[in-house]
Order: sequence, then C-alpha cells, then structure tokens
Amino acid sequence: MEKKKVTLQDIADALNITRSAVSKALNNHPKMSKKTKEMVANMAKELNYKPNQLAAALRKGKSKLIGVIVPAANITFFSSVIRGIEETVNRAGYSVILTQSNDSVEKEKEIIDTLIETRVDGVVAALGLNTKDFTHFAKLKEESIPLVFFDRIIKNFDVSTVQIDDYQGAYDAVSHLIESGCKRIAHMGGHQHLVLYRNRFEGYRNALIDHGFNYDSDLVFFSDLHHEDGRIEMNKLLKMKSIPDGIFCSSDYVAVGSLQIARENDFHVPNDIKIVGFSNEPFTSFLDPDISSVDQSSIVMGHKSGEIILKSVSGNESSDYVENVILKPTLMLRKSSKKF
Amino acid sequence: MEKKKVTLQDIADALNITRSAVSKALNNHPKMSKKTKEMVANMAKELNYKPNQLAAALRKGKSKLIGVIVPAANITFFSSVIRGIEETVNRAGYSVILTQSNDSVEKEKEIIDTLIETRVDGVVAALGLNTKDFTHFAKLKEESIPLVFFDRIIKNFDVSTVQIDDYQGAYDAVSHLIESGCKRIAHMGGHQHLVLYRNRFEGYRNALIDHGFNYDSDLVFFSDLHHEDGRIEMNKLLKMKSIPDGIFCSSDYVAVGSLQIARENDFHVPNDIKIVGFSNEPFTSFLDPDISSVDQSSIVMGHKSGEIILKSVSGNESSDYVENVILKPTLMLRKSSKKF
DNA sequence: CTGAAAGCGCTTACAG
DNA sequence: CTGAAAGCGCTTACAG
Repeated sequence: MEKKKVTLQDIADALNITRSAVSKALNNHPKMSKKTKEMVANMAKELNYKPNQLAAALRKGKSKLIGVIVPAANITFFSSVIRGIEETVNRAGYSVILTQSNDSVEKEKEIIDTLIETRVDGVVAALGLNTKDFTHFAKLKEESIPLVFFDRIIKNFDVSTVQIDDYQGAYDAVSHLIESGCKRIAHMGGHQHLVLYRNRFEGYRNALIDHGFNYDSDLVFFSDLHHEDGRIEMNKLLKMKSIPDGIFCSSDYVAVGSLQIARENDFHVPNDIKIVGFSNEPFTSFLDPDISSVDQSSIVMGHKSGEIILKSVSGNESSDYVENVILKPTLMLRKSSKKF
Repeated sequence: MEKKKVTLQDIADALNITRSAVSKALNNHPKMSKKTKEMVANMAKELNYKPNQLAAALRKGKSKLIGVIVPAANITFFSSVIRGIEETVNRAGYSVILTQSNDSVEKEKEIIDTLIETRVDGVVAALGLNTKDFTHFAKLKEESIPLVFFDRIIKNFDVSTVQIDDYQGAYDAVSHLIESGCKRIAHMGGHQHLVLYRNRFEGYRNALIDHGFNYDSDLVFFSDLHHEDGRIEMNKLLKMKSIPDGIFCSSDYVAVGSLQIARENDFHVPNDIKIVGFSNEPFTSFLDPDISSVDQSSIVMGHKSGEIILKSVSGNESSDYVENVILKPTLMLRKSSKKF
C-alpha cells in the first residue's frame, strides 16, 4: 500500500538520462528536443509522477502560495471575497492559504509569522476590527512579501488596496432617501477608526448638507454593526420625540435589526420609516419588505485583489508594486425605501 | 531593503556551534542542555529568524498543510464548516489550503492533483453535486493521504465521514408539521444520488407513514435546491386541486422561495401553509414569518472534521484510520410552522 | 551533551 | 541539445 514516491530520478533511470534533463523537459525548457520532452512526458504519466512542489518551492524560492487573512471566513462578504481571490489566483497556478484573525490583533500577528514561515509569495488581508496600527504588517515588507489590503484599510500605509467608494455609496443611499421624501434621516454606522466606516459616515453627512438638511449628531450611532446593535439603536430612535423617517445603515445586519423593531412596534416600512442597508447580503432580497442596499461587488473585489497580488508576485513588476483600486458601488433599490 | 534571509547557519555562526545543534535546540530536543537552548532562542530572536517551513517540510515529509475542498466558499454552510476546520487544525499548528470545485468533477480532479503535488498531509472534502464516482479521491489513498468527507457523502467508500443525521432531522421536521395540524405535506428535496438528500427524503416518507398518512409522490420534487427552484415548485403546488398545507424543504433557499410565492398569492404562512427548511441559515430568523429549520451545526461539523483529520495525520493512529461521525440535528421552531 | 555528514526532491548556472 | 555538480534550508541517524 505504502508505495515509494516517484521522483525525477525514477523517470531519469527509466529513460537512461539525467534528472536535470528530465526537469528541463518537464518544465518545457526551450533548449530541449521535442523528442526528449515527449519521451519524458509519457514516462512521467506512466509512472504516475507527481512533482514535489515543496522541493521546487525551496529551490526556486517561490512557493506559489498566497496567504489570505480575514476576520472570519463565515461572514458572507468575506467568504465572497475569498471565493473571488481563490478563483483568480488558482487560474495562475497559485493556491490559497486561508487564515482567520477573529478580529484579534494577537492572532493577526501569529498568522503573519506563520505565513512568513510558510514562505507565501504574497498576502491579501482584511484588517480586524480592532487593528489600529500595522507594525505587524510591516514585517511582510521587511521580508519583501507583497501585500494587498481589501475593504478595511488604514490610511497612510504604502500598500496596495482594493475598496469600494464607500463615500459615494453612502452619499447615493442618503440622496435616494431624501428623494423618496425622508426629512429626518438617522445613521447606524461602524467604528470610525476604520476608513470605510468614516467614509460612509461622511457620505451620509455631506449628502444631508448638500440637500439643505442639518446634520444632527443625535441621530447617529456607531457600533460593531451586529444584528443586535440594529435592534438596540432602533429602540432608541423610536423613543425620540421626533422619530426619524429614514435610516441609512452601514450594514445589512443592523438594517434587518431595525426593520424587526420597527415591525414589532407597528411602524410600517417603508411608509413610516425607510431603510437602506449596506453590502447587499443575499438575505436582504428575501425579506418582506426587501431591503434596499449598497452592493459592494464582493466577488469583483476578490478578483481585483487577486489580480493585484498576482502582478506583485509575478516578478514582471517590482516587488514594491503598489496599486490602489476604488470600485464603484451600486445602490440596489427595493421596497424598504420606496416612495409612496 | 531586500535583506538576505536568516538561516540556521547564521545562528550557528553567531554562536560558534553547528547548525544541527541549533536545529535541535530550536526543536526542543531532549538531549540538549538548557543553556544552549536559551542561548539559541535568544539569538534566533535577535536575528529575527523565521524557520523555513518549506525546507523542514521537505526534509520531514510533513507539510503541516491540510487541503479543504468545497463546491463554493461563499455558501453559508460551507463557509461555516471551513471556519470550524481552520480553527481546529490551526490550533494544532496546521494551515488550511482552501480550494473550490464549483460542483465540477473536472475541477475536483485538478484540485486533487494540485493538493498531492503540494504534499498536503490530509484532505477534508465536501463532494460536488455532480460527483457520482470517486476514483479521483482514490488517488489520495494511493498516496497515503488521509481523507475526511463531510456533508455530501457517497456510500460504500472506506473513508472517514462527518455528517448530521439527515434522516432524523427530516423525520423530526415532518412529525412536527403533523403535530401542528398539517394533513397534506409536500417535500422539496435534493438530488437522490447524494445520500444526505435521500436520507432526508426517507425521513419525510417514513414520518408520514408512521403517523398513518399516505405517501404521495405527486407532492415530491427534486432539484438543485436553489431559491428559484422553491419558487417554481411552489407555483406548481398552488395550482393543484388539493393544495398542501405543509412543506418540508431540504434547503432554506427553497423554503424562502416558497414563502415568497405563497405571499405573492395571498396564502398565509403559517395559517394556510406551514413551512420547515433545512440548514438553519442565519437569514431564516430574519424573515417574517421567520422560518423553522433543521440546524446542522455546521461549525461543529467543521471542528469534528478537523479533529478527525488531525488524528489521521498525527501518526498516533495508523494511516488508514477511519471514523464515521453522525451529529444530531436540532429542529429550530419558528413562526412558519406554528400551530394556530 | 554536541558535531559531521548525508539527504529530502527539486532547479539552474556552467561546461561541453 | 545534454550532463555533472552544487545548493535551496532544513532534520536526523550516527558517532563520539
């Protein structure tokens, strides 16, 4: 059962040539004759040869491995980006090593050490919620390992990034609420040290101001953006003297939380209160009313991140190649924000 | 910028000992003095040494890599299992290589070749929808690479498996519908060559029979279980002379599809028709009415799969260690199946 | 308790 | 067009 692994040497022996010749033939080296290449290819097949990529990686200094770091693999947005990254780099012969930080800075540090030790050729990462500095990411730079950040990005760090235009997405969402007749629009936002949430907040505020409304900080909440946060914040809004007639949420989870509380208190969505979420999670279209949401084309974000990391590791570009991509968001209109 | 990588030799040189001594010290070899170990550890830290796992893997014949194969990483169920697997194997010092088959047998074959070439120590896989034979998985056996199947399982293949008791989950769900007053219960099931869907179907049928109902094949549909399939099948059900008053769905996606069509045709759920889904996707609790569903504890499934693959690769167990785990499903009761 | 030597399976200048 | 030789960075019997 436990067979000896077939190596280059075995093919060489069977063909009475050297293993360097076999290696070159298999790698389609230009200076090898067609005949030898065919001969070698056939014998490799016959012996069921599987090249040991570990050995090749060690020798070449290229592992064909891309490390991916996300806070949690089972959040729809991240799993979609992961899907996109894997699809793209796989097509170029790279494999993905998937890791999860659980939003812990400590875990992020450990992961980065492990990825360095595994000698990944590049890293694609979304920062954890609590990651406020990035000295641990600087290690990758020291080791000349290219890095791409997506979604959660910190400013002033010279690195490739892929994000959507959060400001524009928020601005469009709030403008839409205003056009649908809302006069008093609340915002359920995320923590402001993360650029994307700050941008969404600013899109919200500037849309209000540009349309002649006052910005009222009493209508603004910042949280972890969990489903439960939406319920808590909506309860606060419904207790106000002057209840808002529109809510722009930086997450679909708080959007559904606020929808539920509205319903439980006999407020009609969209007639009494209109709601727009962010991320266009699949479930937003399953709800009744279905929830308008800003699509952030997560799979495209994965593809783009994959493309950039491939460029960075390919050697065609210099090792400190940097590209910053901002994708356009799309507002998906559904019943929850319908004008009556 | 592009610094030379620090190797064992560099530490050895700095300390005037051999690199074998350094290797042993770092690996906590019993026959090394404490003093040397400390000395080496300090110097390793000082020089910022990162062991090259590729080299160690090549030498030891163990890569500390686990391959994971899923049809798509961005399906909630799979991403949760992935999360569980990664958590478990990571704790034991293993990394996960994530791959996606897109339900294509061809792609599965390619992936298996790649995983073998990357010399993963073990593989955890969910079969693609169209995978009806497993000769390509037999390759792993030939290479003595342990394998664990989860969720989608084919019978009569001597391999470790982790699944939930689909029969029981379906039986419980249908019994509950009967107890809630349903007299005519339909089934939206999955393709029957996959054991899990056959088991759910049989749980459905036997629950009917055990409660004194007739099994009526007109009320049973098999499909890919997409959201759209639920809509299509519900439309058929609503056109019947005698419309069912209960539906047991083998997926939450078809459950939500049927809920929507019911609503669009002014049928009340649960008063006119009761619905139970399968998988307990998070969105089932967001809907109105929220949908009862059979929870298949996907993260636990990931943990269990991770534990088994760890046992199989650890060397404590023989390389053909096989364990078959069946997890208990839990019926989550919500409004969609409430007795009035 | 420590060192010298061989080798894991590849690739790649270099020489012919 | 092909071969001989060295080396990627580790670990591990073996010897002392």
